[in-house]
Amino acid sequence: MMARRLNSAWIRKVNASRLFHALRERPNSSQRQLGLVTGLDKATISTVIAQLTRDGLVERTERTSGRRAGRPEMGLRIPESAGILLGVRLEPTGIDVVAADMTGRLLDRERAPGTRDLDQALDRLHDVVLKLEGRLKGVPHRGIGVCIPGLVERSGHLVFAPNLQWRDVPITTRLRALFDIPVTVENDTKAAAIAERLFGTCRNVDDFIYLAAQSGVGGALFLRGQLYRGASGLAGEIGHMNIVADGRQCGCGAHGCLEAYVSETAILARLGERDLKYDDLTHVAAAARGGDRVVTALLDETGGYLALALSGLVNTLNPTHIVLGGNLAIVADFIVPATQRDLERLALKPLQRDVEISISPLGADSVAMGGVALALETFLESTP
Amino acid sequence: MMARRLNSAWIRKVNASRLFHALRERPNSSQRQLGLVTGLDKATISTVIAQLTRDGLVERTERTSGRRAGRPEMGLRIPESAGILLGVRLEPTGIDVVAADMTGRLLDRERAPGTRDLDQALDRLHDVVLKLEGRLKGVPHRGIGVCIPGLVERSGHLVFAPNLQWRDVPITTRLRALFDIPVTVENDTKAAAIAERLFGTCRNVDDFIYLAAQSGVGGALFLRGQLYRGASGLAGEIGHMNIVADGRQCGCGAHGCLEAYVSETAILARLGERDLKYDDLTHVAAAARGGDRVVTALLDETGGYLALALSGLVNTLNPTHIVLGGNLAIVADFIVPATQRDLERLALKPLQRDVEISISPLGADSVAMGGVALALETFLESTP
DNA sequence: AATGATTAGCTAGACCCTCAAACTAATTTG
DNA sequence: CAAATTAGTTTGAGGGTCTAGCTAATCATT
Repeated sequence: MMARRLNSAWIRKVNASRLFHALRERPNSSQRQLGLVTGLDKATISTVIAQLTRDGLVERTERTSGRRAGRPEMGLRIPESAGILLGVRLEPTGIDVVAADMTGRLLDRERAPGTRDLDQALDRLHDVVLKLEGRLKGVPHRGIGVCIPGLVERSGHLVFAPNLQWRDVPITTRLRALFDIPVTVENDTKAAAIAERLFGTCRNVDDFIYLAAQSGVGGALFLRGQLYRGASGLAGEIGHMNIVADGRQCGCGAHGCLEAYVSETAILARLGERDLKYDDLTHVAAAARGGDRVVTALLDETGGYLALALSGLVNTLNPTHIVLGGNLAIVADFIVPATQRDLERLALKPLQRDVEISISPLGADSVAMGGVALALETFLESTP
Repeated sequence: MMARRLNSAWIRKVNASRLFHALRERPNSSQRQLGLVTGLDKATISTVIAQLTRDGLVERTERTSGRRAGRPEMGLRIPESAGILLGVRLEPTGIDVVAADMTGRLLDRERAPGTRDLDQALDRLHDVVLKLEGRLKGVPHRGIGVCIPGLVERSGHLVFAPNLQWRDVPITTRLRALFDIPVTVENDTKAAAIAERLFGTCRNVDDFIYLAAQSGVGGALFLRGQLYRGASGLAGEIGHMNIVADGRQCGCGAHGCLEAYVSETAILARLGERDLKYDDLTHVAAAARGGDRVVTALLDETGGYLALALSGLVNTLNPTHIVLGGNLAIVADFIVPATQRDLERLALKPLQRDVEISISPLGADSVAMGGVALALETFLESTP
C-alpha cells in the first residue's frame, strides 16, 4: 500500500507530460491536433500549454494549417532553449556522455577512457560532464541519466556489475553528490528500452520486449506503456533464461542460459569452435553478407535459440513488438528470419500473430540516449 | 494514446476503491487505521467514508479501541446489506455459480450440468443464476463475473476455448443480454489470480505469478498491483512455454510445452506410462503421502519441469511470489520442494532470493471466487 | 470593402478533488 | 469536574478538468 499521492497536482503533471511527449513526437502541432492525439479537452490543453510556455518548454512557431476558413492553427514546438539533457554510459571500456535537447536531438558528445576503479570513473565522468556543460551554456541543464551494465535496484543501489567488478555500491548517492542537477541511475538495457520507446521504433507501442546483446544479454520489458522494473527493480534479466538443458556454461555459473548462445562473446566463441576467429560482430556480419555458409548457419542457429526464449515470453506477456538492440543489431539481419520462423512454430498462434520483431535504429548510441531518456522522464515527473 | 480520462472524479473512485479494499481486509478498522494503511489524509477518508456510508457500502460497528485517553475510534465494516456478487465457472463438466457478499464471503452456491452447446450452456446458466438470485432477495445484486477456460480478448471476445470447443464467440455480448446486472467475462486462470490477490495469499502482494493446472496449465501475472492482460488480453499463457526441446507432444500441437508435463492430464499420463493408473490427482496425492516411490519421484521430476519455466519468469519479471493453484495445489506439497531446489539453481540469486512459492488456499472454488473478484473490481471501477 | 461563415484558442464558472488547520466530540486521567 | 488526549468533521484554500460561451483570425461571398 501507501501508493503515490493522488491529487490534482499529480493529474496536471501527468497531462503536462503527455502533452509534452505528444508535441515532441509531432513538432509544429497545433493545440487542436494535440487534442486529437491525447484525448484531452481543449480547455485543458490551453491552460497546460500556457504553463509550459511560461516555463520556457514550449514556444509558438509560424502558423501551419493550409487554406481553410476559420482562424488558422498556431504551430507549437519545444525550442532548443527549453534545456539540455545529459546521458551517460559507463563501461569498463569507456565513459560516453551525450548531450541532447529536450526533444532528444543529439547536440554534442564527449568520451573518456573507461576504468574499473570506481573513484577514478566518477572523477573522469565529472570532468567530462563539466567539459560538455561548459560548451552548452545559456540553456538550463535539466538532468542527467547514468546507465550502468549491472543490476540496479529501485532504490538506486547497485547490486552487482560484473564487467565493472562493482558490487554493492550506493551509486545514486555517489553520483548525486557529483552534480547539481537531478541524477537518475538505471541499468543500461532498461535505459536503452526507454530510449526505444521515446526516440526509437516503439514510440507508440505500449507493450514490447527489448533485448540487447553486448558482452552479455540484457533485456527490458515495457508493459502498459511503462518500463517494468519488477518487485525490486531487477526485472528483465532475460539473458539468464535457461533455454538448453545442461547446455553451454554461462558466466553466471549456470548452464544453458540464453546469454551463453546469443551474446556477442558467445557468438564469437561458438564461431571460434568452428575454427573461425573474429574480433567482433561487425566482421561476422561482413562474412555473413559475403555468404560464408558456416557463419550464416551459426547465426541462423542463434536465431533459433533466441526464439526459444522469446516464444515463452510472447506466450506469457502478449507483446506487440520485440526489439533487438545493442551489438546484436549488427547481425540481426541474419538472425531474425530464423527467430521469426521458430517463433511461429513455438508460440501460440493468436499471440504470435500480433508480434513484430524489429531492429533498433538507435545504433551504438542506444544506451547513452537511454540516459537522456531517463533524464527526460525524471524531469517530467518532478514537480514543476 | 487516448488513455483514461484523468479528473477529480477518477481520483475519488481510486481512493474510494482503495479504502473499500482496505476495509474489506481489515474489518472493524477505524478511520485512523485506514489512514495508516492507505496513506490518505484523514479529511479525505472522512468524506469518502461518509459517501460510502450513504451508498450503503459501509456501516459503523461498535467502538473498538482499548482503554486510552481521547475520543474512542469507531469501527467500520462492510455490511451484508452492501450487496451480493455472483461468480460463475463455466466448464464442460459443470456450471458453478457462487454468491458472495461484498467482502467476498461465500453465501450460497448452485450447480448445473455442463454442456458444450453454447446456447444450452447460457440457458442453464441463466436458470441457475435466477434460482440463486431468488434465494438472495432484499440486497442489491452488484454484478456477475463469468470465468471461461479459454482465450478471452480485452474486448470481451472469446477467441478459443479448447475444452468447450467454442471458437470466436462474442461471449460478453451474449452474457450481457442475459442479465440485468453488470457482467464481466475473463479467462478462468486470470480470474482466479484476481481472487488470489483479493481473497487469497497475495492480499498485499503487487507482483506475483499465478499458475494453475487442471486439464491444461494456465497462468496469470500480477504486475504493479494489477492483473497484466497484455496487448490483446491474452497474456499469461505460461502453459505453452517450451521447456524441453522436442519433448512430449502437447495438445496445442507443439512439443515440449510445460503443459505436457505438469497438467493434471499430463501427470496422470506420465504415471500411466509407468504402469500406474490413477483417475485424478487426489489419489495421486494419497499415494505420494503413502510413500509410493514411483509417484513421489515423478512428482519431484514434475517440480523440476516447473522450475524450468518459472526460473525464466523469475529472471524476467522479478516477482515476490509464485502461487500454485487449481488441481496442482492437491499435489503441490510433493512438487514444490523440487521446484524450490531447481529454482535456486536456475534463477539469478538476487532475484530468486526475493521469491516465495506458495499454494493457493482457495481450493476448488478459486475460479468461481475469481468471478466474484471480477464482479467486485468492475463494481468498484464503475462510476458511483 | 464589408459582411458572414467558420474554425482555433481563450476564459469564466461549475464542480470535482485533496489537504491543512481549526473545530467538535468523546473518552480517560487527575 | 476540569484538563488532557485523541478521533473524526468541517471549513476554506488551492488545485484540477470540463462545459459553454466568447474572442480572434482567417476565407468566401457579396
